[in-house]
Amino acid sequence: MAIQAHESTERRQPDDPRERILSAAGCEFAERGYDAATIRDICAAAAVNIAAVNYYFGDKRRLYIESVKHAHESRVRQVPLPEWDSSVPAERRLHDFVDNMLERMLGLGQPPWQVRLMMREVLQPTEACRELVEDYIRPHFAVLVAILDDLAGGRLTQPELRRVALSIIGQCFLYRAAGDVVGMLVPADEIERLHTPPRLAEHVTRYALAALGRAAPLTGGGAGVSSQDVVA
Amino acid sequence: MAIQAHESTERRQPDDPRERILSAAGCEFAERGYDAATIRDICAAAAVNIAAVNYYFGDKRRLYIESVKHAHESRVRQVPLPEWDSSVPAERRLHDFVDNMLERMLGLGQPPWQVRLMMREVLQPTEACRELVEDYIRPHFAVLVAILDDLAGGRLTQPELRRVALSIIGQCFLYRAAGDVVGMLVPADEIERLHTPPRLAEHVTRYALAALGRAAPLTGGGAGVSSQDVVA
DNA sequence: GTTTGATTCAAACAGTCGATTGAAACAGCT
DNA sequence: AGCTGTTTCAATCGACTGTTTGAATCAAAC
Repeated sequence: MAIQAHESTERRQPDDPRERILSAAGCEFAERGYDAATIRDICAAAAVNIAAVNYYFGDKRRLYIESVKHAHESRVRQVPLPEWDSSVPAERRLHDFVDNMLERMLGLGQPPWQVRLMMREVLQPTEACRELVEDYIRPHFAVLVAILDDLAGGRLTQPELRRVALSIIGQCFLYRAAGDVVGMLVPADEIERLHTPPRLAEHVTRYALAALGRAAPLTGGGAGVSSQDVVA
Repeated sequence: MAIQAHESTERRQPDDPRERILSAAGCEFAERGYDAATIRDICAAAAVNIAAVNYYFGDKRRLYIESVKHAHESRVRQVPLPEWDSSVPAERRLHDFVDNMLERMLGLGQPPWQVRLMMREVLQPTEACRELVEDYIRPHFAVLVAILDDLAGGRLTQPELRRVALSIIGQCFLYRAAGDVVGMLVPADEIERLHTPPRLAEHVTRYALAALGRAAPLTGGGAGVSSQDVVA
């Protein structure tokens, strides 16, 4: 099982100016969005002259598109799709998948800029989005759908599986996209104790397994919501 | 049961210049975000001179905060919290709540600017967010938690209920916040048939009821995922 | 050393933006 | 009508932005 090998540091400064600009731009766009990120800031961070953007990329828009492309391509390269030994039960696979997704979205302080930039693009799609979907998102989606198909024992149609998959993704996505609001809604001590990737993964997985009849309902008929049994 | 009385038109042009600016600003901010929305465009749309923003609001930032405040206050005024007769089963209440949330987020062409602006604020919180949460979001959240508490028969703790509520909200939220990407992932005919508010409400509700042991699992033990039985 | 294309640079450009200003116009009151 | 506060206006300001420009510098090849 290959999961989340090693996250590269936020932004190593490449030698090549073009790469340096891409990296700096990725960070700025991830942090501030397209409109608020400025060429001057990007060039300062990349230690290049402002004309370099025109020279290497043509214009700001092109630079943005290339940054998004660079982000998902490097993610695909560095972080392969999760794979499991054939003996690993589907329950476990689902848990791992969800855990991995939550770690990526919420993990350790702050996700790398590539992930943050992709999230922005998902929320406000540009022409860069289609390729991001095909190159990065769809393969992950297919893995999740396959796991759910196993869990459902072939009893759900593809459309049904896709909707269940989207339900799972939606649950994880909320904490990332609206995390500040969640933080205002829920008591702080509860955020600290229960809103960590592992704990949320537990909940999201258990919710799914219960809904699919692969675990007892959340309300009982077993050890309760916090039980580790289903994934042990 | 009071649900979604009548949605006001997108933007009636008020008489009072201050109201006209607020309304125009709300639309612009909702459509383009804070950075890309300009005072000049707002003033043109409101048929006022550009100095009016300084006169009535002080600066752009203040105008934004007031727009968000105006949005949630008018929503609270116009669209009261859902209420049900005490004889209405919790299953039905949950379905209605989810349906209502999805209609608001995805409904008929395009939600009113107030909803769109609030969504933006949720995704990129400013100092306006806390009041939005307290005035608008929290009351709705409390309704949902209460419904879930009924469904769970008092067997889940408050933290557990809140997590289930967030799971439901996350599912609805995804279609709004990342609808374009969902549209790229899922076949077009499936989007058309199954990704309407009523159909999605059905799915989200059924998923929750199954997870809570208040309906058969999605995989069977009854009529299947598309059944209307649980809400009939 | 010369040539050629690539790369980098400082300065400049044109446009846009939020904010300001002093005056004009308006509205209400005496 | 005069006074006073409110509202609106056109012009302007200063800062910022993406983009361009012509020249200087660099690097590789001969």
